[in-house]
Amino acid sequence: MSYKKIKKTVKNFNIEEICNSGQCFRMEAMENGRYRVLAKDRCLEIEQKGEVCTFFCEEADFETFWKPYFDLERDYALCISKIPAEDLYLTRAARFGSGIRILKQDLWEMIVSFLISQQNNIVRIRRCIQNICEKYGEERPDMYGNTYYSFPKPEVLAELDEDELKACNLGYRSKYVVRTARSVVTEEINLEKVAKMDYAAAKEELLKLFGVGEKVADCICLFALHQMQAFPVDTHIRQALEQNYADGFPMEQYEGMQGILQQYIFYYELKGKKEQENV
DNA sequence: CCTCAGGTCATCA
DNA sequence: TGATGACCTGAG
Repeated sequence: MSYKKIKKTVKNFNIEEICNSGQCFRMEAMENGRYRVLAKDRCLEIEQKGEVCTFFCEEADFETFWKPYFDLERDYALCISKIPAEDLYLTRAARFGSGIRILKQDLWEMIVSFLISQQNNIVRIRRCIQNICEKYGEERPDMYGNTYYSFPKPEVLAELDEDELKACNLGYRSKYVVRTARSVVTEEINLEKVAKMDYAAAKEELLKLFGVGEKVADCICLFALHQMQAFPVDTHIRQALEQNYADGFPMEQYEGMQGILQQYIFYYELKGKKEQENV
């Protein structure tokens, strides 16, 4: 398998933080220190040394797929600079996760991933998705000739029995995924149209899917549609806001970047607090 | 044996 | 509109 090394210097990019920020469930650290990313039917390896990242892929793939995927064109430092210094909590959270990027992932993949995410922990979410890919995805060779699996298309999952995905450890979420796959295949919900809608319209459409509620719809809007206004509120975020913003979070101050802040807060609550305890 | 994990749905007032 | 319980599963 031939491949190229594409070197880029990128600020506010930390592949480890991205990997651990809980928005992508098919990214992992390899033994040699590189990271492997599976997205849709693709596979990419990344190596990072300081601000220099090496992407192992074809030039055309990098420009059309991976550059938007990692949101490389956006100035995250500019976003962080809009946080007022008086807001100690947000300043700290943004500093802790300053290498996070909002990934632009595949719409169908995010729908399934966040259907599975509800009342679930990240380790098990990853395993569920890996199980589904291995069972229903297609085999592909990576750059060493080893096999990885693509994310199964809606047509494949729509054929299944409602409880069939319990075999992949989905539990009660199995019927959410299968019924949603059917809605997509019949174009009751047309994903190509959803992808072109604005935030409000896209969210309203996604909420029609069985198993998609407020929080999951916002995750899909943020991580697939790149709607930066989306601010998914889960248990961690709710708790963090209650603790640090008694008068309410000043959402209006951060027009068009709420989703980025949500990720800083989420990642800080998930990883930052533990790190403090260990010190 | 409990409780919890990136919630949502059905049901009832 | 808002509150309440059920729901798969496995790790701690």
